[in-house]
Amino acid sequence: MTTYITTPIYYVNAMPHIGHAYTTIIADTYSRFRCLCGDEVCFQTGTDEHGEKIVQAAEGEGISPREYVDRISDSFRQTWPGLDIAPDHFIRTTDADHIKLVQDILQKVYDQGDIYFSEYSGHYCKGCERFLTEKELVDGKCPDHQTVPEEISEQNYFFRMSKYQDWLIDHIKSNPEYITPERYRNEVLSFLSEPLEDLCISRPCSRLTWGIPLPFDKNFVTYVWFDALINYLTGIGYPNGPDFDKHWSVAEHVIAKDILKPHAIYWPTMLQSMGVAPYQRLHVHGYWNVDETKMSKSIGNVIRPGELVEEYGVDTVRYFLLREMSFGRDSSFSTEALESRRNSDLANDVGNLFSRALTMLAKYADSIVPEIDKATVTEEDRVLVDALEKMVADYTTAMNAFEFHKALQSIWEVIGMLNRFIVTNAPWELAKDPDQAGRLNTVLYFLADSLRLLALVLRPVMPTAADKMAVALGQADELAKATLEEEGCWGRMPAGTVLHQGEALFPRLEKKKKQQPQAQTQGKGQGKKGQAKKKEAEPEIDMEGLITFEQFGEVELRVAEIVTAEKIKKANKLLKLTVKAPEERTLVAGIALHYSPEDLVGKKVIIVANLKPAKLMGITSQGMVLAAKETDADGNERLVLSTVAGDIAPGSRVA
RNA sequence: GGCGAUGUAGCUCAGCUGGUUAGAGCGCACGGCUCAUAUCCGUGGUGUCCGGGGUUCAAGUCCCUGCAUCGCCA
Repeated sequence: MTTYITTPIYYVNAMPHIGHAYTTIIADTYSRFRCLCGDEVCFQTGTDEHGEKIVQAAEGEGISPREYVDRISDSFRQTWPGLDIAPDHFIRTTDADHIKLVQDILQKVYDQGDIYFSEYSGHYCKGCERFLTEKELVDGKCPDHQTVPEEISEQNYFFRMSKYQDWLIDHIKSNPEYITPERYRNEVLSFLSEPLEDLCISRPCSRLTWGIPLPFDKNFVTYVWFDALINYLTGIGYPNGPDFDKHWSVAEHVIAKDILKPHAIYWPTMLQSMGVAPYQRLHVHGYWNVDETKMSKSIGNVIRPGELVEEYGVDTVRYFLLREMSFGRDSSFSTEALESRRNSDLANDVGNLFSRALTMLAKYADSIVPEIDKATVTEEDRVLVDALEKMVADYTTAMNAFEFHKALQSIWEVIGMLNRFIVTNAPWELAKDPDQAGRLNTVLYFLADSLRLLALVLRPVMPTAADKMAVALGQADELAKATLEEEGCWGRMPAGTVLHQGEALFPRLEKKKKQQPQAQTQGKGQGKKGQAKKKEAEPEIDMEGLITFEQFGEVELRVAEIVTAEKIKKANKLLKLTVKAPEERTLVAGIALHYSPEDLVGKKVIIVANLKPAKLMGITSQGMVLAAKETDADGNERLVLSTVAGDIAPGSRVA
C-alpha cells in the first residue's frame, strides 16, 4: 500500500505559527501512522511564494522578492525538524520544475478551450489583492484595510470552472468521504447549490510581475491559486514520473478551514479539466483560538511553535495539539490546558506507569523480562489482553479517520487499566512470598509487553518519547521498524530482553510562576523542588483574606495610554478604548457615565494586563482599567480613574 | 437576510438509529497503597441535558418555536 499526504504550501508573508504547526503535525502523524501500517509513504509540505503581498513585504524590508521568499521559506523548512516533523518532500512554487509544470498545464487547459479572455471592471483593494463587490464596501472603503479601493478596468484570463459544477456536485455526493468532516462537505455542497462563477486566473504584468508568466500571453502572470494548487502534482512527478500514478491515486490533503473553497472547488475542477482524477480525501480542520480570542498579529497573541517546544518539549506539544482538538472543530489554546495535559496525562498517567513498571522489573527481575508462568495466568489477565488488542483496533480506525483525539483516548483507557492492574496485583506483595514467584513473573511480563505496545502506538504521535520508551524496553531497533500488523498484538516481547530504565519520560512541571520579578530569577528545573518544600514547610499562620507576594505577582498591572475612546451603542455604561501598553489592545470599560470619550484620549491609566479576555457587547476586552469608586450618602456614585503620578512610558509594569 | 453547526456537571467534552437511577477526563473532598515522577487506586456530590410548546407508554435523543454563540453565503 501507498500513502500520499500533503499539507497546504504556506504563504510566506508571515512566520510559522501554531496553526501552521498543527496542520503539519497532523500530516506528519498520519504519515508516521501509515508507515506503522507498513505503507510506503510520501509526505509533502512546502511554501507558496508568488503574489503581490510578497513583493510589498520584500519592498518593506528593502530586499528583492527572491531574497525575501528564500528567507521565509527557509524559516518554515527549519521549523519542522524541531517539531519532529519529517516531510519527504519540501516544495516551493518558485522551483523551476514547478514553474514549468504550471505553464504546461495552463497551455494544455488553454488549448482545449477551458481558459478564455475577458474584460471587467470593479473596485480593487490592494491589501486584499482582489476586487471587492459593492456590497462589501463600507463607506466606500475596504472594511479590512480602511482604504478606498481603486477603480480598475481590467482584462484577464478566466478558467471555465462553471463547466464542471454539475460533475463536482455529483462527485461529492457519491463519495461521502471526499470531504471530511461532514460539516465542511455540507458547506461545500451548499455553496455549490448556487451557480458557480468562472475563476480569474491571471494578473496583468503591469500590476504584478512576481508570478509565473502565462505561456500563451506574456503580458500576464498566473494568479495565486492556479499556481499554488498544482504543487500537489509537481511534488510527485506529474505527468511522467515513474511513481506518479501510485501516489496520486491515494492523494490526501490536509487543510485548515480557511482554504476550503480553493481545495474543494477550484482544485477538483482544475483536475477534471486537465484530465487528472480527483484526489481521494480532503481533511479539513478548525482554528486554534488563543485564550478564547482569535489568534492575530494585531492582538499580539500569536503562538510560536518554537517557543512552545523550548519550554515544554516536542512530545508534549504534539500530544497536546492532537489530543485537545477534536479534528474539524475549533479549539482554544492555553498554556494552562497544555500544562494540565502534560502533568495529568503524560507525567502522572503514562510517564509514571513506565517509571513504576520498569522499577519493579529492575527490583524483582533484575531488569530482564521474565517468562510467563502459564499456570498462574488469570481471567483478569485475559481481560487485559483483550482490552489491549481492542485498543490497537480502535486506535487504527480512529487514526485512519483523522480522529486523533479518539485514538489517544483509547490509548489512555488502557493506560488507566494498567495502573489498576498494578494495584490489584501488587507485585511488591508477591515479591515477599517465594511461593508466588511464578505469578510475579507473569505479572511483570504482562507489564513489559503492555509497555511495548504503548511505545508502538505512541510512536506516530510522539516520536522522540517513543524512542526513549523503546530504548528503555530494550527494543530500540525492533520498534523502529515495527508494523502494527506484525508487532501490534499481544505477547511479542521476547522473554530475556534486557531493560534499561532511563530518565523520567515526562517530568512533572512545577506550577508556573508568571513573569517573576528579576530578583527571584532562579535556574530552571533542578533544585527548585527542594526550595518549594522549604517554603511549604513554613508554618502557615491563619491569615484569612491576605494574599502572598507570589499571588500578587500573578496580577500584571501596566501603565496604558488611551489612544482612542468611543461609546458603545446600546450600552450606557460602557466605552470601547484602544490603549497602548505598549502593544495596542482593545478594552471595554464601564466608565461611560463618568467620563466622556474625548476627555480620555492621551490619559495614562493603569490596567490589568493579564486578565482573561471577555466579550462585552460583542467586543472582546483584553484587560480592565482600574478606577476608584465612592458612593455618597444619597447613593450617588463617583468614579475616578487610577493613573500614575509622573510621566512614564506606556507598557511600564506597575508593581 | 438565507443556509448550517453548536448550546449536557465548576472546566473541556462523550452520548449512534428515542427506552431502566444522564456519562468520561480535569478540578474539588475524603479514604487506601507504597512499586512509582507528592505519583497510583477507591469513594463522593452537584446537572431546570439553553428556554417554551408538541409527538410518544417513554425524549438529552424526534417535530415546531424562541434565545445565544459560531461558520458559510448574500
